[in-house]
Amino acid sequence: MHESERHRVILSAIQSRPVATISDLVEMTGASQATIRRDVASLHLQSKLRRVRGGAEAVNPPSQSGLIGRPFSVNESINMPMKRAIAREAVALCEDGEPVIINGGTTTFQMVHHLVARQVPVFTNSFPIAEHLLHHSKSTVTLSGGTIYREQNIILSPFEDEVTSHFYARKMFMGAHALGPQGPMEADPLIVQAELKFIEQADELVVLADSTKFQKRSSLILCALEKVHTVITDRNLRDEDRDMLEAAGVQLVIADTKEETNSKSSSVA
Amino acid sequence: MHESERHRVILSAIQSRPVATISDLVEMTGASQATIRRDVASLHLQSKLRRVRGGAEAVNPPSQSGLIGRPFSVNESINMPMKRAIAREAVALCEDGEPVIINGGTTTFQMVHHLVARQVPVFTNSFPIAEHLLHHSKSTVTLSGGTIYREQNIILSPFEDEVTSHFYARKMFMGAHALGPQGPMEADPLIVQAELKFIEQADELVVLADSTKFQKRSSLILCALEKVHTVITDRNLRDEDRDMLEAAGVQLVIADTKEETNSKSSSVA
DNA sequence: TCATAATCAATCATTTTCAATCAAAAATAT
DNA sequence: ATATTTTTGATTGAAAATGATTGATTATGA
Repeated sequence: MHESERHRVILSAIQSRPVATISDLVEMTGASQATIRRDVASLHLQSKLRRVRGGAEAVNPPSQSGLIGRPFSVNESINMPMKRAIAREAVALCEDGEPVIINGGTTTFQMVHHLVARQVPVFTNSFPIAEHLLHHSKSTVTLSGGTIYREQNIILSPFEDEVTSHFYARKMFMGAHALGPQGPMEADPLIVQAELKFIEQADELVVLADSTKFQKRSSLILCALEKVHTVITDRNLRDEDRDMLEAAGVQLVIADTKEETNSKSSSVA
Repeated sequence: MHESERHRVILSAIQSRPVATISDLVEMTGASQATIRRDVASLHLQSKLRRVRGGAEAVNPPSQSGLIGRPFSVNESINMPMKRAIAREAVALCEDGEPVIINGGTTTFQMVHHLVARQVPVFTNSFPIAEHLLHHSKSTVTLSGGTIYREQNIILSPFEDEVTSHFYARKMFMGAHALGPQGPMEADPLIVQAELKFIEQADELVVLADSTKFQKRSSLILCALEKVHTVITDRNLRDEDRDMLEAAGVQLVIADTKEETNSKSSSVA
């Protein structure tokens, strides 16, 4: 990866998180620590970012750009490393040039950090995802039409959307509020409406769900568990939940928070 | 392969990837490294691309110019006060709570500054307008679906958009590249396609065009001048152009660059 | 406080990229 | 057809970037 490209990735990374560590950036760019340090120092001199111990942060105070754009509240920051690891595995499933559908959500948003280093056409109903990719990548971004719901940060329309129905992708990525034997579940009817529109447009449904989602339950079942092609979760997955996925013939990918070896995915079905 | 042909290949290559290395271009063109370096240096001097270590990238790399959100190049900045004044008059035509359609463009973008203080539901195909309103206002924002065209900063789709066709507004605001007796004209077919989709969804077509637009001409006529309900321009409007608008039964609003009183509009027809 | 771990800065060897030069090839003009 | 100009390709040494290593500095926890 070349210098200008790394700089793009770095500037992208610090947009949506408090600080990006050197290790994070090393992982995203594939460059060495020394190079990343030089890059950060260089960008610091250009006032493109602020250099702090441990990594880099955005130069503008976080209170600036308001609530939208850096979506969702700060209490999520505990699960963030986990979500990021899961998102990393999700992007690892993408192939350059092959379009994907990404449903809006806190976990799927984390995919953008790894997508900026790639060339993957994205179709999404998430305004923050589109915004980030538009600013920090060169990928083609396609949006579904409709009204922007500020709280959920997604674009929704009561009408059939010809743009959506003409878009095809091999893979669709979505989060889930809960994941049980009945399938992925959501708490918000708006989210369900958005996801149902997308599911038909892709061959493989990939669900990003950290292990805590297996304990939760919600009132709205999105679809049968068998419809899910792949689930990406973390090491804390209980054996019984693993069995449940296996019984439903769901591919399983375990994301590791720390390691960066590429072969830590294990298929179960 | 000849020089001009190589240049085309090079310029094309940097559109579809973050950065094209010298080796990439050597492989594509079959020319030698030295030649490619000369080509890149030449194109760099013409500002057709940006030369970076290792290769070349597009002049407007996503993170660099930040052109998205602050749309369009700087040469427009001379007319900015004028455009702002015209945009102010446009927003003055809006009524709180009554939805409007705003087509993307440099002039219409200026409307956002006055819209943030209002409560006007907005339907637009402009990503920057949606972005700004989402961040700085509480208004409802609805987007048309489609792919985001970075250069024009608009969202476009080849398909009929149910979201668009279900949206109604009393007023639609649009810019124009030129304005003559034949009607508003555009230079970019993409803009025409976008505007035609919107025109049918509103009762009154409001065109924002500073007085210089009356001298220009373009190849693509958008619609008949009689279809235009209102034109907002500036004090430098020539009498003959005023007569032309009057003959077509177009309402005329003159924006003043300095004043801020709300009642300096004069209807002519 | 001390010990341990993490982060940083500096150095050096290696690799990659650049620029300058010159000869060959192609195009153009005489 | 010959000469002249322009363009191209290869070679070379210089410059820059990178990655690994080392030791110093700073943070963290016992």
